[in-house]
Amino acid sequence: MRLTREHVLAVALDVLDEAGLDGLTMRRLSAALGVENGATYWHFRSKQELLEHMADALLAEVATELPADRPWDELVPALARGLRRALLSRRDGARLFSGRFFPLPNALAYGEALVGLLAAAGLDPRSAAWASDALTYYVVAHVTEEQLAAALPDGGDAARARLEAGLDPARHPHLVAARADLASADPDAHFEHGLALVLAGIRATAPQQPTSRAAR
Amino acid sequence: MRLTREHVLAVALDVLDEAGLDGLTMRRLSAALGVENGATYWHFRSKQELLEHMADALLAEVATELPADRPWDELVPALARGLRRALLSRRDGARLFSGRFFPLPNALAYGEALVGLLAAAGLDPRSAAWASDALTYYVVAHVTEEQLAAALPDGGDAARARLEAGLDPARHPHLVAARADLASADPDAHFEHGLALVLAGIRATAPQQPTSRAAR
DNA sequence: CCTCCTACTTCAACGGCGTTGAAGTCAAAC
DNA sequence: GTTTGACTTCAACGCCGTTGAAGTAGGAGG
Repeated sequence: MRLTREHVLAVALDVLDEAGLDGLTMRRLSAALGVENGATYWHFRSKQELLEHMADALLAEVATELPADRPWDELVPALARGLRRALLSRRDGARLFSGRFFPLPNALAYGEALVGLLAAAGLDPRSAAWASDALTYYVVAHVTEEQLAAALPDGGDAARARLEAGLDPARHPHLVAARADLASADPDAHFEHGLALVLAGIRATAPQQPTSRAAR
Repeated sequence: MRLTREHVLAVALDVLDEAGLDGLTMRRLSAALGVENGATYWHFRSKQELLEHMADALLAEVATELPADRPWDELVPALARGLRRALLSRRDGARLFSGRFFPLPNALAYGEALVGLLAAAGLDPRSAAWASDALTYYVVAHVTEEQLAAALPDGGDAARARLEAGLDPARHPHLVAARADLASADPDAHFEHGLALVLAGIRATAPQQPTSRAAR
């Protein structure tokens, strides 16, 4: 059976789950497809292009699963949570995004939805675009860290021990006081805390308008 | 002359500037050191370890150059700007950090300073740690994007054209309206906007306390 | 002065990587 | 039936991170 671009993409995402981003090589992907190495290159000009389309595939439903007719400060966090869910859906999903620029359909739909919501909140185009950036940065960076922690060997014991060894109570009193929350055991709460923080920041820079009840 | 760990580190940072993170290979570093490939491995067990120490080296003076006796909501943005400056000081400096965990001295000093300032602002240890994360995420992600844009071929013309081609005024009205600010020509203003946003968010989650004049 | 030991370096190799291009195959279109 | 273009194979290029055995040199101890 001949390959399809879609089939290659789907198998690539499965290989990502099995092998992680570092283990995803063109040869391994080709092997999973039951095909010689070169064949994959007929469907994707380069690994870079493949990765971009994989990233976009992750975003497939993020922008479309939003309820309607709710205030922006309910929909914006819903969109952020949807993005987090999408990134978490595959191993190393967040790292697929960092430092990558791909104006592909789903990524554009996500951006459009977010900037649109912020515009509806009364932000001018520039503020909406930049607030959208800040929020997206936060989500991607948080999930990157989250998945990094999840991928550590030993369940992270070695990394935790290394941190403890580096901490000096005399020089790092505050880090020591907060060390239980640095390597957080509750990623959901951690995420929500930062999300609320960024939202409060957006609210503070939005025009005064009588915000919905969700505002504090 | 024999190599020193410090000398290897210094030359590695120079190679980073010349070749970028992707072009920084152990062989190229060894060549720049005037030494065979294996010698470098005597000083750093692995490339991973080298990269961690390079990242920490970038942070050398971030936490120490803070003025004293100023309100937290002046010092926190100063620290964030210092981090940005440090990351910008070397090509791909921000990418050196993404998805890397290294409890080395300068990184710890930075974290301690930031969490300490937030604790002084009245945040409990958990909130301080998590707010610190959110702020650091923002700075690193922003500079990552900033350096990504700076490294594009054509000065980014091709990428801009690709974005324009992907944008459909009918489906992406808000992105089209904001497209001049998406690929921002003024990274400083862009950074400051997001920084103010995150700060406002921190202020909103901090206890009421009579904030300093800098608070709006 | 000589020996020895440790710190440091060389050298050669391993297996794997992304990418390329020429040559082959095979199904649909004419 | 032949042609054509989509698709695949195959072999190779020049890189990469890492390893380990063998060499060298320079200072410490005799």
